[in-house]
Amino acid sequence: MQGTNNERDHSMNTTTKPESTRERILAVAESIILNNGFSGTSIEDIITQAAITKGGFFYHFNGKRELARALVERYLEQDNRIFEDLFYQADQDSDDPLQQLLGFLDRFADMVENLAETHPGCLVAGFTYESQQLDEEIQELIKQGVLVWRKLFQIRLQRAATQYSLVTDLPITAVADMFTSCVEGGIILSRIFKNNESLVQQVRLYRAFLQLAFVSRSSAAG
Amino acid sequence: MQGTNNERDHSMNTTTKPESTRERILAVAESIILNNGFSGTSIEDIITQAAITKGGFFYHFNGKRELARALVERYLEQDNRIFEDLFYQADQDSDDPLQQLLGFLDRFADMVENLAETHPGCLVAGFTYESQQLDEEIQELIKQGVLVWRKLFQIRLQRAATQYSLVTDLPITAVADMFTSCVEGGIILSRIFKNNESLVQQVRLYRAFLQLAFVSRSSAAG
DNA sequence: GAAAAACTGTACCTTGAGTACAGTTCCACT
DNA sequence: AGTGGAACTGTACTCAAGGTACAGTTTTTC
Repeated sequence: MQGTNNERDHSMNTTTKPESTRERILAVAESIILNNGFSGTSIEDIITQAAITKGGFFYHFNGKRELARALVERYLEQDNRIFEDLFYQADQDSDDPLQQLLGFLDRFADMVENLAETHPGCLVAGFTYESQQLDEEIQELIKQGVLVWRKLFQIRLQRAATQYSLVTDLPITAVADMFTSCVEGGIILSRIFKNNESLVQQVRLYRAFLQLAFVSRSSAAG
Repeated sequence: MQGTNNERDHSMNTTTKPESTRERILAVAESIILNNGFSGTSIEDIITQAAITKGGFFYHFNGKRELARALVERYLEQDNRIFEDLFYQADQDSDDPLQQLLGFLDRFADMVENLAETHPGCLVAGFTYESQQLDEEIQELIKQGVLVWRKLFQIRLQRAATQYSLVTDLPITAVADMFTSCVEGGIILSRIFKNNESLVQQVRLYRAFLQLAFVSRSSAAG
């Protein structure tokens, strides 16, 4: 499973506070790239905002390609950490698998609603619209990342389907992907309208859909 | 309303076949930009594929900015034409406003399903992830474009709501936006998985949601 | 206190994006 | 049957950015 990298160390250690520069570069780069696109972001932009020199940048990354790869990895790890955390919280509230899903979505929507600024955007979506600029390896990373999100939901949807009837002919993987879809779509709307409301609403609409689509076995009708 | 520019002429005439070069530039540019991003697409790329010289390009567009603006306008016009056409077709089948909506979604999903290649992507979404590279005017164009899509659905959802009960507390504008959201999200998934299935499924899931959310007035329960 | 890591600073090369404009061809109109 | 304008071509210039190279400096670690 992704998202658990505590025991692993890619040339880093958590005893002191290493990587602060590398991490700062990544954070700054992600922020700029989400607003300007990958090609629209120059290394110059990044090192200026990260308060580092070009030499320093190339000490950490062997060029823009490697930066992109590191950004995707970091993004997916952070994302999975958030999802696992929210699911962990939701699991405390109820033993019902459907309620756990709904609880997760409630927390996720609340989290977005309480953001001080507009949601920064999703690196995966941004890179998808510049896929030709990135190498195969990164596209594969992104694909695997989205499949992890699918699996995260698929497992829980299947669990819910043991207790409730799912009234749709569409595959459960599509229902799982609908979370990603609503979030990506909601982010785009939120960025266009410059507030988080749209994203929050789309997540809550997905929640509403699940609530409607899962009916108790007794009242199930094909 | 958008999409009707037949009577107007920005220095062009439909008697001969003018603008073929301009149109070719726009078509080629859109195609490249959807894969490489706006910043990732050079004028050189465009003129090479459009079989024109740099001078020829600058004869038609006063630079990359103006190209971007023309692309968004063209994209929104094309899109609205398709939507209006599909809604017109769906309106022939039924007088029930909900069935008309569902019919539209069926046709839209079928249309995507029958595409020979993966859906090319949405310019609006692509530009949203490079918004800082574009001027305010284009961002406003995009916003207005999305609002047109919203209105297109909002009107029909409200019409349906007169005959059925809509079982959600969320605003009808959000339910209208959910179409855009599902399509944008679906496109991203389809691009990542390199097939149209995901987009088709997301549109059909939106259809399923509407079908579940609109219940006949007799069986309505707060 | 020596060595390795984590940088800074500078200088340079190359590509290509974007701009500008002068010149050329094509065609419509009279 | 030639003039005027639209639709280009060709060329040339500028400047930013990506990337390279490397020598020197500071900071950390053993």
